[in-house]
Amino acid sequence: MCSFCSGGAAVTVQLPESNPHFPTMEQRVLQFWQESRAFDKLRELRKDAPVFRFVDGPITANNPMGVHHAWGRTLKDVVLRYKAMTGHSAKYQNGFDCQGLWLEVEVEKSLGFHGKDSIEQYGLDKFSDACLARVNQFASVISEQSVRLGQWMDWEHSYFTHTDENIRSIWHFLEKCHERKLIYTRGLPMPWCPRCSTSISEHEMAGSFRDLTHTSVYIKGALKDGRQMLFWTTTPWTLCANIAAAVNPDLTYCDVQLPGSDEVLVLGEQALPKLKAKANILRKYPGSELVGLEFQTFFHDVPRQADIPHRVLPWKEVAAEEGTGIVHIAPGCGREDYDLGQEHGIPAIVPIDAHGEIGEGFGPLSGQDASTVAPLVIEELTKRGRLFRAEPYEHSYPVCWRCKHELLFRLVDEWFINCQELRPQLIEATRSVNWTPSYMGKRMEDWLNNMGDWCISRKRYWGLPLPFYPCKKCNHLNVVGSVDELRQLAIQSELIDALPSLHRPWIDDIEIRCGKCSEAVRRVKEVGDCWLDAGIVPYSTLGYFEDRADWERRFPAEWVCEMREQVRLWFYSMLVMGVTISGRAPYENVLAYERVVSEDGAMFSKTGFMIRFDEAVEKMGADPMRYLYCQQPVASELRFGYAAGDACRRKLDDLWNIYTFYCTYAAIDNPDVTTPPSADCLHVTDRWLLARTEQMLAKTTAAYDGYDTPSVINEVEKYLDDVSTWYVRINRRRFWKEGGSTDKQACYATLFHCIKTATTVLAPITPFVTETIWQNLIRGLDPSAPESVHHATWPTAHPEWQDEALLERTAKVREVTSLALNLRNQSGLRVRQPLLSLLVVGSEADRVAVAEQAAIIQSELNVKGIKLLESADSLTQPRLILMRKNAGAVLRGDVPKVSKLLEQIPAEVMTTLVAQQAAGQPVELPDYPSGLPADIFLTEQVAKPHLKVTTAGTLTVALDITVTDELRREGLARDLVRNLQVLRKDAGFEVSQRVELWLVTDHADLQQMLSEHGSTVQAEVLATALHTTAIPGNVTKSTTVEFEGGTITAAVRPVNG
RNA sequence: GGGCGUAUAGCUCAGUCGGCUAGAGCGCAGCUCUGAUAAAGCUGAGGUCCGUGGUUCGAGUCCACGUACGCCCA
Repeated sequence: MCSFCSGGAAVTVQLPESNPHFPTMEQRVLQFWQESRAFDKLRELRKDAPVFRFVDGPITANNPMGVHHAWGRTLKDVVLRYKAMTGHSAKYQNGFDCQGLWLEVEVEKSLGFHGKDSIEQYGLDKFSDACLARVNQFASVISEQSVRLGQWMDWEHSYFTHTDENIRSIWHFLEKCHERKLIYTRGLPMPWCPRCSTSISEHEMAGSFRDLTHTSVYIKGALKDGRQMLFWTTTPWTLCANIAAAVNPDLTYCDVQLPGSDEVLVLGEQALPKLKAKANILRKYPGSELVGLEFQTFFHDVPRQADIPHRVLPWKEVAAEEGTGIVHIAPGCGREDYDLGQEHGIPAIVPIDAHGEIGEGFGPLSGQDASTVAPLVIEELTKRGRLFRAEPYEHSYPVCWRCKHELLFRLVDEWFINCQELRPQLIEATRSVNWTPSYMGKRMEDWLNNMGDWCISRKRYWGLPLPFYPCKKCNHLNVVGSVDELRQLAIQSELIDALPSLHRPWIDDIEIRCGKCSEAVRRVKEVGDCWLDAGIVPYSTLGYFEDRADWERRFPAEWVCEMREQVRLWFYSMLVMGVTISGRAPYENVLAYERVVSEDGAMFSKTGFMIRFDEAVEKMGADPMRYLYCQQPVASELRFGYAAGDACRRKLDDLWNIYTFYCTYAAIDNPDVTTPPSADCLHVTDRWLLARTEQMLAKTTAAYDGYDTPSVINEVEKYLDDVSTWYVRINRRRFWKEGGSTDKQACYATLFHCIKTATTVLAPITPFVTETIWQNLIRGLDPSAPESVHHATWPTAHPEWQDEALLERTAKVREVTSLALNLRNQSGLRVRQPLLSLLVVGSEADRVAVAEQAAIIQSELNVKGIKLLESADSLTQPRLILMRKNAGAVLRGDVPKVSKLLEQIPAEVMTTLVAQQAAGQPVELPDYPSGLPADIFLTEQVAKPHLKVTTAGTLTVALDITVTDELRREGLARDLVRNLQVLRKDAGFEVSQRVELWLVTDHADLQQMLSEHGSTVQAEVLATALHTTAIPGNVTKSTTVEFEGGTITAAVRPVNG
C-alpha cells in the first residue's frame, strides 16, 4: 500500500502538518520509494536516454560513513538526479575501496595484533578472509547509510576493488607499463613505517606531516689534522650509518676556537651564531678546500663501520642557513643522501630492520628501536667525546597516514613506475580538465611537476598481487597481464581455477615458466598500492574488457567529485592510468570539495568531538543536511553542526509554508490547475510571478549545469522569499474568496505552477520534502503528473512569460511600499489604521510602475488613494534655521533662545519670515525684541505638518498621517475583525465555517463604529447574522475585545449548511 | 623554506564588471502583521571591509608590500 494514500481511493489534497518533522517525513518517503520501486522505474524511464558519464570514486569499506563523506555523496546524488531530470541515463554505480594498508590496520586492531609477525602466525589465508569480512560488513553499513541520506544508486551492483575483475584490469595496466619499459625495481631509501613494516609512497604522504619535537644534536667528526668538523642532525639514530660529509664548495667555511678550549672547530661561516659563544676565528676559506678530506665518523668503532673510508663530498644543495653548513650523509637513511652517495660511488649502510630496530654490528646501539634511541646515542657520543650539544628541536615530520607512527627512512627494494616520460603527457592531460575550484588544477600541475616515480609495491598482505615474476636464472621480468596469460604460463594451470581469489596467500603458490628461459618462477611477495585499485575504475567498471563499444560511450567521465586530497590520490592515479592506457585524462570536469569541521571551526576527530552521520541524520534530517552541503561553496571548509542544520530547516520551512497555504484552500476548492488560465485573466501579480519563476528557472538551470549548487540555493531562497513575502502576501484574499471565478482560477493556476517549478528545481537537493509536496499537492491536483517528483522532467522555459520590465516595475512598487511602511512605523501608525493618501514623486518610469499597481499599493498600505506627483514641491514648506557660523557673532548668548523660537513659529508666520529673509530684509521674529539680519538664517525644506516624507534614489514617498474620526473608527473595525478571526480560530472553526455573531458594547463610539462598519465586519468573519443583543448561553466561544476607552463583548456560534 | 588560498557586524558568511549610503542569517532590543499562526515581516544597536602604499573621478573589489591564519609541498 502506498505510504501517501489509502487503498487506491481518489487522490485529493490533504491538509499538511504545520511544521514537518523531517526525519519522520523522510522515513515515509523512503518507504514510498521502496514500495513503488521509484528508482528502478526512473532507470526504466531513462533507459534509452543519452548517458551522463559519471564515475563514482570508491569509498573505503572500512568504517561507517562520516558526515564528511556525506558531503560528496550528496553532491553526487544531486547531480545525478538533475541529470535524470534533464533526460539522461547513468550507470548509478557506487564503489567500495576494499584493499590496502588502511583496511589491514583496522583488521589488525580488531584482532588485537601488533605487527606483521602476528599476521604471519595467524595465517595469511585467515587474515585475508578477515579483511574480506570487514569489507562486506562495512559495505553493507555504508550502503544503508547512503540510502538514508537519500542517495539513489544501484546498491545491488556496487563495484568492489578487491575483485578479480579489478585485479586483472590493473594487471593489464601494469603490462602496458611494462611494454613501455616503465616498470623497474631498485633499492631506494623510502619513508618506512616500522609498525606496518612497509614503505609509504610519495603521494600517500599527503597530510601526514606533523609538528613534532625531536632531539637534535651537534656532533664532531675529526679530520686527520685534528680539526673537528661540526655536524648537525635531527635524526641521531642515522649517525651510526654515516658514510660521508657534504659541504658546499662555494660557501665560506672557517676554523674557530671557543674560549677556554684549544679544540679547532670547522663549520660554515653563517652557522657561527649557532655556537652560542664568541668564537675566535682563526681562518676563512672556501668549502672546496675541505672536499676530499678524510674524517673519523661518529661510531668508527662499530663492526659495520670498519674499513669504510669517510670523506668530505662536494654538494651544491648544502644551504648556509641550515645546520652547520656541513651535512652528515647516511645513504641508507635518506633519499638525498642516497642520490649523493650514488653519484660518488660510496656504499650505503642500512642500520634498521623492518621493525625499525637497529641490527647487528652497531655496538651498543644494536637491538635498539630507532624511534626511541636518541638518549642512548647521546650517551654514547658523549662517551666518545663527539657530542657538542643536544637540544630539543621542533620540525614538521612525517608519520604513517594510517597508524600515525613516526616514519623512518630505510633503504629497501621496491617496484616503481617510471613517471618521468609520462610527465609531459600527464600535464597536458590535466590542462584539458575543467577543475573546480580552478586552483585544484594548478595544484595537480604542481604535483605533476614535482613528483618522483610512483612506488607501487607494499610489503603487505591484503592487496593487489603485483603480477611480477622476475626470473632468477635469466633476469627476465615476466609481467602477467591477464588471468588467461597466467593460466598459459602456469606450471600447473589447473591450480588457477581452484584459487579462492587472486589474493595472497593463494596466488603465491602459483609458479610459472619464465617466458624467456622456461625456468620455474615465483611471484614477488609484494602487493600493490591501493591507489592502483582505485585508479583503474574507469576501465574495470565501465566494461573496457567486456564490451569496448559500450565502454567508449561511458569514457571519459564527464564529471567526478571527491574531497580535495584526492588530487594526489585518486585523481592522480586515474590520470596516470588514463594517459597510459588511452592517452588522455579519464575525466572532463572535476569538483573537489574542502574539509568538514565542527561548527566552531575545530577539526572533528575520532577520539575527540565527532558528530556521527547516523546521529546527525536522525536529529536534523537528511534534507536539511543535504541543503547544508549544497549551500556550502566547495572551496572553503564546511562547518557542520546542529545550529547550521536548523537554519537550513527554517529555509525549507519557507517552501513548506507556501505549500501549506496553498493546500489550505486547494483542499476546499479542489481547483483545476491543468487548464492554464488565459493570459487576459491574469492579475498583474500573476504575470509577475510567472516572470519571476522564469527568471529563477533560468538561473538555477545555469547553476546546475555548472555543478554550482550554492548558486542554485541562493536563487531559490531569494525566489521563495519573493513568493512568500510578496505574491502570497498580497494575493491571500483571492484564494479565500467565495466560489469560483476566472480570477481565482488564475491565482490557483499561477501559484501551482510556481510551487511545482520550485519543487522540481529543489528536488535534486532535498528529495524528501519535495517528494512529499509532489505526492500530496502536485499529484493531488494533477493526476497526469509523474508518479514521483524524481521521474519528472526539468521544467520547460516559457519565453512568453518572461518579462524583465515587469520585474523591474514590481521592484519599484515594492520599494514604494517598503518606504511607506517605514513611514508608518516612524509615525506609530499601525497598518490596520486606514489613511487618506500616499503621495509619490518619481521618474516617469517610477510613476508608470506605481500607476500600474496602485491597487496593490493601496491595499498593502491601507490608504484610500495614491497621488502621483512630478515634483516634491507641494510636499514640503520652507523654514528658517539659524546659520550657526554667522548667528553666533550677532546673537551671542541668545543663540539657543532664537533656535527654540524658530521651532515654535506657526506655519503661516513662517511663510512671512521666509519671504523677509529671501528679500534680504530684517527678519521680524515674534517674541523677539528686534529684527534680525537675513544673513544669519538659512532656508530648509521640511515636510508639511500633516505629511511624513522619505526619499530613496529617484523616489520620494509621502504619507498623509491625518487620522480623522471616520478613519479612526474604520481602523477600530479592522482591529475588531482581527480579534474576531482569532476568536474563530480559538473556537476551532475551519476557515470556511459560517457563523452567527454577537457584538455587544455600551460604549457610544464603538456603537457608532458598529453601525457604520458592522456589515463589513460581518462579511469578513463569514457571519450569516450579526446580533447586538445579549449573548445566549450556547455560543461556542466568547471574548472581550479591549479598545481605548471601551470594550466589545463578542461571541460566535457555528451555522450549519 | 617554496606554492596555493583566506581575512567583511558578537558568531557564520554574501558582496557579480571598480559605482556602496557595505548586506544576509543567527543572537540581542523594540515594533508590526497574521484566514500561512510554534510561521512571517520591519526597525534599531553593532563595521579600522587585516595593515600600509599605489592605480583611479571613484577601491571591500584591481596592483604591490607586509601581518595573521589555513592548506599543499619539502
